[in-house]
Amino acid sequence: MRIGELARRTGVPHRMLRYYEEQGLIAPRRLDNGYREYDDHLVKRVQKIRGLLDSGIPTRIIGNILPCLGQEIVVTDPDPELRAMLLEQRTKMAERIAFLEANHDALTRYIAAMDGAGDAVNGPR
DNA sequence: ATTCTAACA
DNA sequence: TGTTAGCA
Repeated sequence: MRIGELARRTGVPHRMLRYYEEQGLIAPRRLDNGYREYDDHLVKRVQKIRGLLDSGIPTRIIGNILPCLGQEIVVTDPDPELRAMLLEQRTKMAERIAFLEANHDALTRYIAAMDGAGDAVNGPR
């Protein structure tokens, strides 16, 4: 498929798909006319990239761990620097999870308050 | 119509 | 990221 279809199927703007390519995250083949040709399996790959990006992980690190995603993680050369970066990213991720949970709880309480508010005056909805 | 590269905001 | 320009 070409970039337009991949963009539709992944929800990622074609502008970003070209950017991922610049960052070495995906490597589509080229047609004779120079158009990028993406294999079907790249759909999942792009979705994984998006997930990582949405988790706040920089493309530079994604490039290193992407090949392991969803597969048996077999590391032959344990890179201490990469390990340190992943440790840092995991910490940041934990912080964001905590932040989201706090807001999730806040919404839960607010919604509960909304559901109870009308009962006394206007009756249940 | 769709994609391509490059570049600017 | 969005958008624009000039091609193919």
